[in-house]
Amino acid sequence: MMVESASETIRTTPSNQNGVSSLSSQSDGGGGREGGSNGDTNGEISPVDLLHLQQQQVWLCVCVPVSMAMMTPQMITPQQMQQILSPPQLQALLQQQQALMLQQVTDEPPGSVPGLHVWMCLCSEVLTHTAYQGILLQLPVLLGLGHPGSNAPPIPSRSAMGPGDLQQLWKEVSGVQSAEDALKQQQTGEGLDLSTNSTSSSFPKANTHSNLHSNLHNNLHNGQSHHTPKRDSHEEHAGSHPLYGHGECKWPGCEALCEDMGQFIKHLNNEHALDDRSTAQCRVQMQVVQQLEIQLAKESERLQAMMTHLHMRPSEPKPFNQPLNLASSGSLLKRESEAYPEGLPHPPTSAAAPITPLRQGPSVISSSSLHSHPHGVGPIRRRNADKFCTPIASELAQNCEFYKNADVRPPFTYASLIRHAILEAPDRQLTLNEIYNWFTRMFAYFRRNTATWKNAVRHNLSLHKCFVRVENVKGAVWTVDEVEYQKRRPPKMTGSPTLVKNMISGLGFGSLNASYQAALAESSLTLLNSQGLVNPSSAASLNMLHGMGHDDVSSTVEQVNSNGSCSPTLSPQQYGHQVHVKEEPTEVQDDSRSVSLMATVTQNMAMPSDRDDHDLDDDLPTEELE
DNA sequence: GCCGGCCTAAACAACT
DNA sequence: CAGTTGTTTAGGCCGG
Repeated sequence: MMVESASETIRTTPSNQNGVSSLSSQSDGGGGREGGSNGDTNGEISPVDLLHLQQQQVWLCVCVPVSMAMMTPQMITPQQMQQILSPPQLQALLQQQQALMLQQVTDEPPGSVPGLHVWMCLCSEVLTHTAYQGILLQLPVLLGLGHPGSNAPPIPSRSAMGPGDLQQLWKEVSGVQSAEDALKQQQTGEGLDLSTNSTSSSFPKANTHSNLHSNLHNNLHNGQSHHTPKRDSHEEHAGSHPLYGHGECKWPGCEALCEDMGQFIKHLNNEHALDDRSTAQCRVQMQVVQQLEIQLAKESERLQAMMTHLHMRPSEPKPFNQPLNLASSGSLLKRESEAYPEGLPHPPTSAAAPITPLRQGPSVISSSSLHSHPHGVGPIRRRNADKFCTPIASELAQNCEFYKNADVRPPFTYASLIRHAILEAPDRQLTLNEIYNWFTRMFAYFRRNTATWKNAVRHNLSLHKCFVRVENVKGAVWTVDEVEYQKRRPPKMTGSPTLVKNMISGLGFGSLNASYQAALAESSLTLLNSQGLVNPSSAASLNMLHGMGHDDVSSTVEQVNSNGSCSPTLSPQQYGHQVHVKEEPTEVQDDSRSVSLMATVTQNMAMPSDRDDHDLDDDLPTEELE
């Protein structure tokens, strides 16, 4: 695969360069990418500049791992990055990037703060309801309240708060820092002056929640340091305490002056010991955080809508929520990474296609339009998938949230996705519309561009013999003929050492272009607290290493459990009303397979229940998502 | 270069 | 009549 990766690198470099050039062409106006964040951030800065800056920062951030991998940044495409890193890994990387971004921001002149603002927007961007969960855990950190697990400085009590209250609250509590404080922080390197007003005004589109934003920014003065590796590693360096800063106690409403850490500790133990009052303050703080979360979620939704709206303008600069085409363009499934050994780094999830930098036209983006080069980067080739034998169930289970929230093209073929959707259904049968809904529910990517992928879905259903149309009383449903499906994909992979080696080589980091990064940042935020970098080894990995190459867990399980006979999807009982079948289905029911599948799937994720499906069907009509 | 897999696009028919 | 569903064909890219 190394060789293959190299060839892909070469092959896709032009595309990547396209993407990069589009970025640099925009950012060069502001000083050029190499200028980093410092070169063009003085004075007034527009949202566009902010974005560019952020992109540049992101770019710079990724260069580090790239160099670690002894590779030239320019030679790594975003798609390759995705190949190399699994979403959890990307997520971890993003964490680093965010930290770096924040740190970079600290180097910017007071008042410029663009990076942070952009970052905040990214935070907001990803706060869809599904993403909400992930951010919750991070919120305290985001707000500068310390690590979730650490001693978060409590804030005075507020039972119910509006934005105005929040602002006041922040002033009272986390101490909206005075200019002097900010300056002090700047000097000490501990914080930065994210001058609230200038920051908010620099992003007028978001001023609907400027209060909150301002407050967030203010608190990020404190909190941003939590994101920096420096802070992580020196969290408790001498003289540092989450509740102590600039010579005073930061316990809400306290502000007692303490000359040194010793004095502070003493003060802390005396004044803020474990008593009813402190406990109550902590409770209040929890409520505060909760309120903020709610508020943040709301505002984020609004921001999302705003950005989506602004997104539609063709001439608009690249927004943050670019469709993240990790698997790339026509590459929906550039690599059916349907079976990463979970204990190993994910192989390239997709081959290379640049992230489509620009969204063409209005809300609906045709897949082809997503790519600077319509076919330049083909779809994931199945053979790649075969090579990696990535179980879609496993991958989805692990990165469920990622795909739900990130506008990432899933690295699976339509066929495998459809199959998975159907097998995931309680009866292992779905109507076309249910399949649509599954797609939109599971993948943010499919919430756009519906005409294209729906057509593709229908095309695949009709084309592949493995999909069997069954008419019952309720109408037509689609099922999977596993026999045909497996025929379609003869397992060739037999756990070759090369594969394993290649998998490990996936540890190498690639580079991301800015849009990719932005999207990554966007999506990763929701994942920051949801997954580990590397999943423990699993049956999938074992199977993988033992050459049980199948494209998903269910397949693997099937092999194990069905005594050699592939379990058919249909049973006479199940399809008693069947009137028409495109192709004769096998009539054996193998429940063990589905059970195993379910077990596998639910192992790592909350299995979307049937109820969820229906709910979603009700709440999330496909077209509504357009 | 050929072949097969995959994706996208489009045309068309049948059905609702 | 419009929209949905299903089928089919064509063209292109990519990997083997």
